[in-house]
Amino acid sequence: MAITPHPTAERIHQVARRLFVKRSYSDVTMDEIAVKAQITKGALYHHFKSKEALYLAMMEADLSEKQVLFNKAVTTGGSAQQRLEILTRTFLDLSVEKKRISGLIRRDINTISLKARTRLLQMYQEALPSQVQSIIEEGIAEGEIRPVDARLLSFSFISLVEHTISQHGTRTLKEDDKKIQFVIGLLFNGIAAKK
Amino acid sequence: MAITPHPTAERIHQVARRLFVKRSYSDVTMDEIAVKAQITKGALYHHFKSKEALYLAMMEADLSEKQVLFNKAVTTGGSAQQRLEILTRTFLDLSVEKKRISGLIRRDINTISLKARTRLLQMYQEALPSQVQSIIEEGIAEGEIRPVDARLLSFSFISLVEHTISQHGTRTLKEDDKKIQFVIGLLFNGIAAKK
DNA sequence: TACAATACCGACCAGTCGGTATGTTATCAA
DNA sequence: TTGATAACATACCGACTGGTCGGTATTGTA
Repeated sequence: MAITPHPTAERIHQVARRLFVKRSYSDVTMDEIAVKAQITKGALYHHFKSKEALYLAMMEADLSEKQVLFNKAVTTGGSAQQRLEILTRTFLDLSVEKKRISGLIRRDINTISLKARTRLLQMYQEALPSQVQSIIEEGIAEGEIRPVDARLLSFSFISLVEHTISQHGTRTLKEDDKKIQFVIGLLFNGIAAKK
Repeated sequence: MAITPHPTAERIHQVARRLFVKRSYSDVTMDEIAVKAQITKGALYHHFKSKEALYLAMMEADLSEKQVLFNKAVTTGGSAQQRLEILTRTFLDLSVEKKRISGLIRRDINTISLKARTRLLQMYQEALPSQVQSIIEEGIAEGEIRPVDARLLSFSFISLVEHTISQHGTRTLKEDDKKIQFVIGLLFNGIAAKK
């Protein structure tokens, strides 16, 4: 399933991703996915047994991909700050859709079934927050970062980064370098004027 | 409309708010709103000409209330940091629902019509971001805050605060005081260890 | 009391959506 | 060549949803 799942299933994933990023789970219809993927509903339901199964498969494919990708940044040497910069850059280098997809979880989490929800949150946790968290924890251990709740901070940092890719963020900070600078600068030094 | 709009309309607002906070715009049905508000669909449509009109009215009532509320914090004297603390506390003192409601805008913004969207964003802007922004700008002018993009930062700060009221945030920081300390500390001083 | 406006009821409608039943065609091993 | 299976297509179903409409109850007022 992970390696060359199926050309059609792959295309369905792409289409679904594009649509789910733009509109909420309930607002995206299976008919539209089928049409945009240039297949019929029968074919669509041949590959995925339900709408939720499709949503989940798409998300899981994306998250496991991200986990691998981000893990490279985490296991690189260097200071915590340097590694967070690399991680952020890796994230910002993704396509617009792939950048936005992770944010969907918060949006749609109440729509899907409890089982799917638990599973999805766990995958998300492993793909993003826990990787940021481990960098922060090591930074604290090294004395680079002052003792804070690493878990909470990792979520805060992620929501900060996710915000810079929003309309408002992109309008102000056009280049990725500026975004990284803004987000890392805020995280490490805050905004207080130096005395 | 602002003062005692109508007992029934008021009750509808309450019910709608509770439901819209939990589930997305499309997932909340007019039938359910009617049942929960203990009226019929006919009565519901007597008070609001459409689902979108109801959503909009509810949001606008909430945002204009918030604008007034937060404005008090802004016009208080004191340093930028003190005023941001007060503003944050004012926000955290709200009921769970009222705290969450502002975040809905980002979630549902693509669901509603363009006209409603523009209007809603403008009201949100005036109620929250622009008030934070003006505090930051004055802080910069006073030399308390180093020169940054006040607009972008205000959005970042809001998403930070909104994050502390999420499940993850509340699990770690139980008391509001801790939340304020976390969020303001991060904003002003960052996480870097003091040299 | 008369009359009109407001508030409310509940049956109904047209359209939509996830999902299914039932086919038809392509693929490929034996 | 055959026949089983995967990969699609088509037609359809039933539950649900936003919205409508004719009518009734209640309230304000002249």
